[in-house]
Amino acid sequence: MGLGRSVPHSVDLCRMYGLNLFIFMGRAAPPVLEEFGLPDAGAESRTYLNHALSYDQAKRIPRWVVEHVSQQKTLGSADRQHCKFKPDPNIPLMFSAVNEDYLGSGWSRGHMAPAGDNKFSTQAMAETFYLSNIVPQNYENNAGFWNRMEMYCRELTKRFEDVWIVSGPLTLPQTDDDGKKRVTYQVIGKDDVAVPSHLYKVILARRSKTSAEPLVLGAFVVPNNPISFSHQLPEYQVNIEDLEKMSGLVFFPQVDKTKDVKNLCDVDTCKLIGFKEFTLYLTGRKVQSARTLHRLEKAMSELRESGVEPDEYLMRVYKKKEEELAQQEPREARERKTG
DNA sequence: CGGATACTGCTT
DNA sequence: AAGCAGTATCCG
Repeated sequence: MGLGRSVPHSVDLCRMYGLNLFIFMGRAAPPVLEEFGLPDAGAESRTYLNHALSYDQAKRIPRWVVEHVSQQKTLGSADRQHCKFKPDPNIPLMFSAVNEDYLGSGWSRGHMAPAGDNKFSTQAMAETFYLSNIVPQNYENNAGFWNRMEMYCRELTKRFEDVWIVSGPLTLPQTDDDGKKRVTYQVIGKDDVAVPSHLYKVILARRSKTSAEPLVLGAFVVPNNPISFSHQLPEYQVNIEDLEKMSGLVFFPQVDKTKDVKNLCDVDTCKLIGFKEFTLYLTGRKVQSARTLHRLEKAMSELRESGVEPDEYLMRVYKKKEEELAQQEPREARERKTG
């Protein structure tokens, strides 16, 4: 009787008032609002061997990149010299940055999930070179302060079995001369890749799987500029809530940050390696990679000019490399003559 | 460790 | 001639 006529009638009412309820013959059907689909910003998150990220298709940079680091993962023979920056094959090319956007732009390609956290796996390291994991970063910041922050995170794995790190870019408001606040940022390349004003890192550390000790958390916001050795890491620490307001993200949502957590810089050092240590480390890397006696001696003379005294370890690798090259270079000279 | 650039040799 | 991959060299 009435049912047969009343159902189409209520459907008409739903349409008339734009209601999102559409029930017919007991089955849900798509409302007309979504008849042609909702706008699609791409995958909410993407997962790789040792990191996951959310990609901003408008800015051509990630919103956030999360990784898990343990001491084991930082050990191994994966080598960044055999890696190449390239567009992420999983992201449509029309929304992807390409190398040409960065080259000659005045900005370096800065990893969010670092290559050095993935020494355990050639594939995991190679995936960190996808441009979905890269933002335009100041050269000196990348090679200096940010690099030392990444070293500190790896050092944390000596004292904490598990470390989770979220890294990403920020485009923060600045107050202009007229007193008004604006968000402005440079864009580079034909794809208009956004240059962030700041970078953030959120570090969550767990002593061990069985430990009753609370989790340890620290959040840091660093300007995308050169930062000298006179600045210390705690200068850049922020409340996690403040960073969440800046970024629009909730970090580690399963953690009750008001109760279950201690401040990283209270529990651990939050101390980056200093100028002497850093210079010794870089010299050690250069000595080990030297291919000629000339480069070897140059690395050592640069160290001397910096005023840093070589330590025992550096002298040992230097002597070893010197013997190796002294053995090899005369032989090559002979081969050039006879060949 | 973090990066860039130049050169070679091969293919299209 | 232009483009690509791999190698070599360089800097902080």
